[in-house]
Amino acid sequence: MAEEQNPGLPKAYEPEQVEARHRAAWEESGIFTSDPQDKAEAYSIVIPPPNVTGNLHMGHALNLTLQDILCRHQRQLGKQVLWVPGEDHAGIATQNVVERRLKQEGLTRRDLGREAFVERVWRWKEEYGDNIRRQIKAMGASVDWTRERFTLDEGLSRAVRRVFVQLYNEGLIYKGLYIVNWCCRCHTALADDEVDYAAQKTGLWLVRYPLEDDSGFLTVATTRPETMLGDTALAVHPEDERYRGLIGKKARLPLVGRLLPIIADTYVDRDFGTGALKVTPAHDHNDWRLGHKHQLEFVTVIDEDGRISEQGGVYAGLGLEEARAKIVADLESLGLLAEKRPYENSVGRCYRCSTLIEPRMSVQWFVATKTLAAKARQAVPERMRIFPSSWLKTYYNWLDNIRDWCISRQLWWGHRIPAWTCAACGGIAVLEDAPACCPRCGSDALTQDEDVLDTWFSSAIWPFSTLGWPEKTPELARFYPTSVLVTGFDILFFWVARMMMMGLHFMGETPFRHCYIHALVRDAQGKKMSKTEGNVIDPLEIIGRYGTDSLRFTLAAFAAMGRDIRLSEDRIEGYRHFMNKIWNAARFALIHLDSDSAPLPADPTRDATLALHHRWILHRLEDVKNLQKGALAEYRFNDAAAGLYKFVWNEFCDWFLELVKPDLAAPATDGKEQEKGAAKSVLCAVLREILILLHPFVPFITSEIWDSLPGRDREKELPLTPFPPPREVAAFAEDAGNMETVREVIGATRTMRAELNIQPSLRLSLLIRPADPEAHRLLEGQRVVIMALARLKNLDIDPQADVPAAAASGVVRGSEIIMPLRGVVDFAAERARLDKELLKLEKEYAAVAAKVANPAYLEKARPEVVARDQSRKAELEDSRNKLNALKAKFADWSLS
RNA sequence: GGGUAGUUAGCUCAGUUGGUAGAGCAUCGGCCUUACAAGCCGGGGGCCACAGGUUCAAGUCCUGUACUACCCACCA
Repeated sequence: MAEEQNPGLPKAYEPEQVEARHRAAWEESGIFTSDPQDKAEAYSIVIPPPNVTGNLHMGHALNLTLQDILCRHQRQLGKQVLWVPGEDHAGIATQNVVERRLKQEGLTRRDLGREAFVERVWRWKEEYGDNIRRQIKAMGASVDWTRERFTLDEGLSRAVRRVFVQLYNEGLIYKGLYIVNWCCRCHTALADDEVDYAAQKTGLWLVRYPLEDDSGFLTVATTRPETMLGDTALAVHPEDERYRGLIGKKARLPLVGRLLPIIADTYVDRDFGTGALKVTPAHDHNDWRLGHKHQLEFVTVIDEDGRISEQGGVYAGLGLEEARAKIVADLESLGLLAEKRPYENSVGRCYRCSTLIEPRMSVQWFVATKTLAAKARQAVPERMRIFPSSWLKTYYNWLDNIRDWCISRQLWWGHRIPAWTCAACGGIAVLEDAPACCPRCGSDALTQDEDVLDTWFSSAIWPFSTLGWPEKTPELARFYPTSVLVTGFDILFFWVARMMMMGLHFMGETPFRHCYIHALVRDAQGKKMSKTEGNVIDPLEIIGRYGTDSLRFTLAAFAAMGRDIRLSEDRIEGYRHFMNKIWNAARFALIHLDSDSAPLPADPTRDATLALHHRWILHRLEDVKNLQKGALAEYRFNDAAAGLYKFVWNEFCDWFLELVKPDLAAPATDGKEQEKGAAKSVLCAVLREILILLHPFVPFITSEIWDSLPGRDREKELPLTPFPPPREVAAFAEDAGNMETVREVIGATRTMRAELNIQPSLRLSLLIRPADPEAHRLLEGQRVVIMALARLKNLDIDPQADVPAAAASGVVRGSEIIMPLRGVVDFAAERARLDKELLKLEKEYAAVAAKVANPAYLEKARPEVVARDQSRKAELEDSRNKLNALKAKFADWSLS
């Protein structure tokens, strides 16, 4: 009968077509296009731009889901929301992809030349850049595509040049010599994070350096004997007794003959090797620092191809391995090699070609970070709050120890540094636009710097450049600072701290009010997902199998602050079941909802036709609404998700839908008419609000159901429907408690049946001896409900009724539940059940009784706690006594 | 070496001012009860890592220990 009225929703939720349909609808309607002229409070997020070469991974999926939940929720709260999408040009990664393709054609980027190569990368970007865009759409992200940006687009490139020039003019960008991680194959400096370190068995050589006065040797330990050609000092610890006399003296560098000062520095570890070390400032990061500190010479002995340079005398031109072998052999023949020990240390390799990294000095561009970092530090937490706050320390720590930022990269794909050198006068011109001639001498012999900027340079200005800076756009005025940045902790340093520095410097305000740092998505074993591990769970594959909403809800439910997410497919499957549950609950509701049912009055407490279970669900609904608002305001996504899950499944579906069935099934006659109408009104109102609450988490399925609601209840598309206003239901609090009692009574009978193996299809009689007149009234009023849900044929509620001996029994809040089972009851089973029940009661009673008997407790505990425990004790005592009496009666009978 | 987090049911994880431990999956028993078997009903399963301390009361606060994970630095 009901099936015939089915409005046509299929029996199981099928995400595929549903998602496609709503994605298309959202795109066409432009409902996520933001309006800067709108007067409503602004809420804005700029997307952490994914790499154009990238493929959506679980990290993105989580990142996008959380941002989308926030944006959709804020839209419901009436804010004018702007979510800016975009992509990052990702210098090295992208250049690499294209270089690999060239290689297949037997070409290198040098064969093409700079211009043609960059052109080629652009072509590639146009062709494949849409990939990531499609994937962002697949996640259901409600971004404003009309404001999409790319870090290398014209506007952002202009912003980058403006920033560079201004910082240069302010003296905050400078050009200088620096020791960098140099890849001898790629011929570029690599950032620290672009170097992969791995342990490798090298060796530790102990080399004797003859003292200048021929009074002996100073023996040092080194893992890299070949760099000794560039030594310019030896160092010992200032408090090392063994070497105290040598400090300030000189030693001769074997094979080269240069005199080296012996310096003292606490950096030296007395316990390592011989406690003395050689200092090669041009080829080691630490020695570089020592070199500056002690004003040593810098001698470069390794060239950019990784060979010994001219400075290396007879070793010039040798590869590093050959050089090492020859130098070791020469030392040995001179008797200057004291020892060679086996040793393992970590060596750096280029993250893309695995070539050994050579620390080398080269000319690079830098941002002086000291003053910028101080401001970025000071703005937190007053002007920018970090969630969870446990990251505060890390943030401070990094800014306190910051070094100048090397921003030049020897690549071709990226923002070319806007600096021109004049061949005629040697001057450097740093300008936003290419000058026609040298501003100093007028010569036209200008050449632009070959380097491009670190990708993070453009990322650092992303929050304001995307809003139109340096133009004074309405977007910039309206949406900066942005409301929140949502990102993973892995780029707290590279990105968040740098955005803070740039935002404060150029806009005078932090780039965002909040920074929410979410977890890393790991595999079920807790390992980081990586292609080489082969443990990657592909979001698109998951979406194909379980639907986007299932994935989104899973991620949100897992997103507890400060904890990594171990994603397992079981879990996603579990939440797919939830989607199906929502779907079917809606199907059920829609069968019964029609446009002629009356809407729920604005103040339901004035509606006398509402039954207990109606008032109960409305009361609970308000709880959930409050929970959701509170949780999302504090980025407790998992709390909001768990609250919704429990409410929808365990209360709305498991209880409320079952409770309204009798209402709805009632024939449309006289007295019953009203109840049926009330049930429909409540059902519709609750379903409608559930859809709104769920929508930020699971936008597709909720939109689909929404479109099937009676028209009156959906004046707007779901994404634009406001968060339901609060309903005044404080008066229903008592009803909610009473409903609990009814649920417990029903639960007790179900347990009895199940444990005594009574067929569910068997309709039973039940006797209830209520605890007091109040309970009597309550249960009598819920007669229909109890009979339906406990599957009864008779229900006798009578405090004076005799207890039949052949019965199963239990006690709920003082009311005795008796199930007469003549001829059906299993003595042993019932006796065991009663004993188990009594044991439980006894245990709890003992605990509470002991507590309440403690004078210290009575004196010091909060009065409401004491009162609660005392009434609990009384209740347990009462239950225990009644159950004992019932058991005695049962035992009498069964023995006879 | 410095720092951060974690240790709760077989597994993966919640647990917001301290007040008698929760979910999903798995498991066991019973059900096609007309929205849903991707379901319904019921059950079992936890010295909340260990040792101290504060408190009337500790999964929750403090100290220490062990193990695990991650971050930063370093590895001559």
